[in-house]
Amino acid sequence: MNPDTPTSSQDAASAQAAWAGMQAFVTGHDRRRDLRVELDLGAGKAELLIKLAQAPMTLREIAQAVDVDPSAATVGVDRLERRGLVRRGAHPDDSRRKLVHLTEAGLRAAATAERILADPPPELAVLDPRDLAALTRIFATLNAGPSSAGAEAVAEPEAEAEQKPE
Amino acid sequence: MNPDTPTSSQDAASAQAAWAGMQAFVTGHDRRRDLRVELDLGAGKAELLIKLAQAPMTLREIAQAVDVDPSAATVGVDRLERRGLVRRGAHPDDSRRKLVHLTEAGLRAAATAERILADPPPELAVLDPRDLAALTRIFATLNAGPSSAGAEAVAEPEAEAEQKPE
DNA sequence: AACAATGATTGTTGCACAACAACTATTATT
DNA sequence: AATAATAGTTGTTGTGCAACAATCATTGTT
Repeated sequence: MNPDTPTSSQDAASAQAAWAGMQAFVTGHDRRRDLRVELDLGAGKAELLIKLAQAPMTLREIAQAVDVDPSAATVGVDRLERRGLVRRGAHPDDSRRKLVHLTEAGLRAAATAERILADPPPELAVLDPRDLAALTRIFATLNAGPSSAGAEAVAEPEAEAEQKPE
Repeated sequence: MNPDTPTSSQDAASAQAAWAGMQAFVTGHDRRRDLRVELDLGAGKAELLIKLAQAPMTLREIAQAVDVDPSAATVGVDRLERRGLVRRGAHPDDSRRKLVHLTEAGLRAAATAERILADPPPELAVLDPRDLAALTRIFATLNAGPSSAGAEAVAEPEAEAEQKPE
């Protein structure tokens, strides 16, 4: 065996250590409390608003995006509508479908959610610039893979303890 | 200005990119679904079992760890007890206090939860070993800081939608 | 035109979860 | 000994959330 090539068990141990480290770091800087405090929204709803800021979605698309029964999507959108954050509109091509748009308040809430989620922990700001560059490059590689769904965060389907993606 | 030293705005942008990348990666490999499917537990309860596997905790300690009212901790422990995962025992020094221990089933559940959470995404296993080593080193640094609560994941206080970290 | 499928909604049922107030038992303090 | 504080629990109130079945309106298929 090539002595310069680590064994697969060494790879596995390194992968596990790296995963544990990044999980602890990201989980340790969870932003759900901030989302709750500033927006009175859970992560799931906040991420949905961010998604809707990009383009309106149908109820089916929303149900699929957050992986719930369509009736749950209907009720969830009802709650956002009562908050004045979204509105339902007609679909241009198909009268069965509705399109969910953000309101002005919803756009502002989505921008706040993005700001909260995008704000890096202070530890990153004081990291050695070479390490920071390495992180950025490595995660760009990891997120570009086909098994990675894409750079944007996905809304959680659960209500935890477990209930809400809130 | 020292041309070898990036400006603080460059630092901020790099920190933000790094943060977005790692958040997307960790969030994109969320293990809550697996925890739900295999253990019928949310992340919060699963992490509590992992914590209890290390040492029993009082109700107050549990309430503080998950940042809820003591009555909510009581009810949460009730639910775990009904599942046969924990039991309450007497405190050796103070009869006001109860100690929550894991049962055999609870220990097995905690081990399963740890296995689920510790399993790295396949993308990490095929990463360049130097990148993997860099990630491990950088996160060890990030997690060692005083602002970092420690390497182990912290149970989330919400029940999201938001309800349960499940 | 008739029938099948789709999209959204309503109603039902069930469950999880939280804070607050009040309570009892126990320990700490005076 | 009397009082204050702590620990855990119970009851109450409120909210969020989900799946399922059934329904109606609309579009797609035959």
